[in-house]
Order: sequence, then C-alpha cells, then structure tokens
Amino acid sequence: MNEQTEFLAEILKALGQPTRMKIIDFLRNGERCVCEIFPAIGEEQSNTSRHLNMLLTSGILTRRKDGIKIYYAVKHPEVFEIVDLATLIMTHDITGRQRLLKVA
Amino acid sequence: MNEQTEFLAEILKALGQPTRMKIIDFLRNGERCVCEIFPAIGEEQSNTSRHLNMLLTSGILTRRKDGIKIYYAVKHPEVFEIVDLATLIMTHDITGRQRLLKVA
DNA sequence: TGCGCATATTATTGTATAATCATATTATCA
DNA sequence: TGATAATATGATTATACAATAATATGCGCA
Repeated sequence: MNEQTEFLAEILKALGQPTRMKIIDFLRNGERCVCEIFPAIGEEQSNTSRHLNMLLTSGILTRRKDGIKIYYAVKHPEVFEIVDLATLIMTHDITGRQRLLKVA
Repeated sequence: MNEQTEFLAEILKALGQPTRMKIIDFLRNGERCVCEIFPAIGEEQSNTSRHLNMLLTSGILTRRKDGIKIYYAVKHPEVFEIVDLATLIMTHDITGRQRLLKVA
C-alpha cells in the first residue's frame, strides 16, 4: 500500500496543475499535436512541451509521431471522469469557500 | 474557465501528495480525530496537522471540535471516487510503466 | 544539401512545498 | 489553579516545481 500510495499521488499530482489541466481539457476531443496545443492553452511551446512530457511519463498521455509532428492524447478515459468529479466538488463547495464562480 | 481551472487544479493537487493520500484513505470509514490519524498514517503530529489544514482549506475536509479533540472528515464522497478512479488508471497502466505492484 | 518548421532540452531563476523541531494555544480535570 | 493532553503554529532547511530564454535536434522538402 505504500508503494501504491506514491503512484496514486503521482497521478493526481500530475493532474493538479493549471497548465496541465488546460492541456487535459483541450484533449477532450482527442489527439492533438503540440503545435495545436500550446497556442490553444496560451502557454509557451517550451513550457507546454515540459508539461506534456510530465503527463506522458506519469502515464496520463500517449504520444504518436507523424512526420514532423507529435500527437498527444489522453490515455485513460478515467482521467476525464476525475476532472469532472473535481468540478462537481468545486461547484458543491462554492458557498463553503466563498468563492466567486462565473458559471458557464 | 481560467479561474475555474485554478480551483480545479487546487483540488486535485491537494489530493496528489502521499501523506494526504494516506489521510484520505484513513478517513474512508468516517470522521477521525488528529490523535487517531497521525499514528495511523505514521507521520508526525505536526506534519499531519499541516496537511489536515491544507485539505481543510482546499475544501476537501470538514472539521469538528469536541472538547479537547478535533475531528476531521472527508466532505465530498466524490473524493473517494476520484481516488478509486486513479487506482484504476494505475492498475491499467502497470505494464506501460513497467512498475512492480504488489497487488492487494 | 541545406533551409525551415516542429519539438525537445539545457540552464537559470524565483517560488512553493514538505518535513522537522521547538514552542504556543486551548481545553479538561484533579 | 496547575498539570497534562490534543492540536496548531513559527522558524528553518532541503528539495521540487514552474516559467523563461536560448539553443539543440530531427524531419521533410525544395
């Protein structure tokens, strides 16, 4: 259970960062290349590349090479479920945290 | 969506840390006081207190005072679902990451 | 071959985090 | 009231992380 706890935490930690959350969110509609990702999320190419690599090595993403481009995709659909559950928690908890939320 | 992304990440980040994962896991069976929690997870009282406070302020836990003791509990059942989904991802991904897992 | 696009990497800097020890606070009860 | 238990906090240190700028690598095509 100890070794497992580390891995578990690693997965959730990988998701728990704004830039990476934006990446995950952008990949909801499937595979995208880096050249599409970094403009979409408004981060530098270099920074985006780092976070993509981080998500790859923590087992969240897959990577596919096609000529000059590299395509990333979310590997497990459960990732989106996790994000959705976290969104639920957030909305449930709004009053408790007295935080303003521009509801979509 | 930007403000929201920050909050979302904050929630998942709160869960993505080994000590805090152990706390969450120990609280699966309900409310527990600090004096039960820190021996159970094998961390120092001081450190445990810090992480409990962190989980409280990120909206994951509730806190109840009873005399000299303070009881913490997981606020949203979705938290456990998230942990379970992450566990799923982990087990699915074992081969991909070539990591040994002592299966429970 | 050599240019240009797409991606990755290195080095650097500032900031955040986790753990620990020591101490402070608060509540109970003899 | 004074001692003791339970919890929180301050100060410190070591480590990890995120962002940026600059540069390197690799691929395709003229």
